[in-house]
Amino acid sequence: MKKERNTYQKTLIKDIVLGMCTHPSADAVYDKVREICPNISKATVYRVLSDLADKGEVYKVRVLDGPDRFDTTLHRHYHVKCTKCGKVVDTGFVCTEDIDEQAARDCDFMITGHEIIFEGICSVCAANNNQ
Amino acid sequence: MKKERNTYQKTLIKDIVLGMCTHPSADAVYDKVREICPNISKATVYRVLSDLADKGEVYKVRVLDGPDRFDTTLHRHYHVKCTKCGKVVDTGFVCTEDIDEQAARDCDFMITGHEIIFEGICSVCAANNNQ
DNA sequence: AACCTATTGACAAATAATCCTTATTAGGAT
DNA sequence: ATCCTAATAAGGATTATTTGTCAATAGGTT
Repeated sequence: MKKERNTYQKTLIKDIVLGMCTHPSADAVYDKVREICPNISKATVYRVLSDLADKGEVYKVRVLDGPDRFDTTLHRHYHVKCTKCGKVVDTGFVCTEDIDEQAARDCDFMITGHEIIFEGICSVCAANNNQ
Repeated sequence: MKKERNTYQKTLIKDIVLGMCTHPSADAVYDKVREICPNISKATVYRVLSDLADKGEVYKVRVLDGPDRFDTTLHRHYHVKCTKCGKVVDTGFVCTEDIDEQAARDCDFMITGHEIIFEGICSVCAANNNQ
């Protein structure tokens, strides 16, 4: 039986990702972590983030284009991604219908879930649309 | 003035992708094309598929994990992906509500669209679930 | 303090997609 | 039919993201 260890790196990565509210990518977390622990390995950051997601302490947000993001809001919600700058933010959209059940009709799958990703232009990019 | 040329490679790739009904990835199309034209470049396949998608002759299906797929069904519809084998098939799900409008509330984005990807287990993988 | 082994760091490799350079070629003009 | 040239293709290199390998390190238990 494996006994998990509390390492300096794990604690550091966890503290940092929970302190970021920008839906950072693993690479963004890596950059931030390196400010404190410069010789940490990128693989460690990916591994620890993945473990945190498996344990449900952070939520891995998969977006259509670009790297996965990490979210510290754990309740079910959906995201918009700016197609210009790549910024990801939460939406207030709540899915009222049981769309999984609807999708399962006429379809030879046992549907286990879904992801909805909205796309748009954020206000910053909309203001700079002349560039 | 740009004049598009009808090359052997373009015609071949287009014919092959339109003849596949399995939502192939660019790489799967590449493999199939190479059976006929063995020394075609992967870059050519990616470029031609991308051009076809831009022209609206095929539809690029972005899935959450793994490579983009290409679909020859052009009307708006959604997909399920098998989380075991990666197979992508169409669903009959129709989005009746204006979810873009709902998501735009309380959110500083101009929302331009969305993607919904269902996930599940296909019947083949369900039958082999002992492995 | 010694020991066991989970975890790390360093780097290689897998994956997906695109870019660059050079040679070739389609299609219009002569 | 031949020529011209911008468009295109081949082939390899490159980028970006993520995962795998393995010797070295360090948590935590005894």
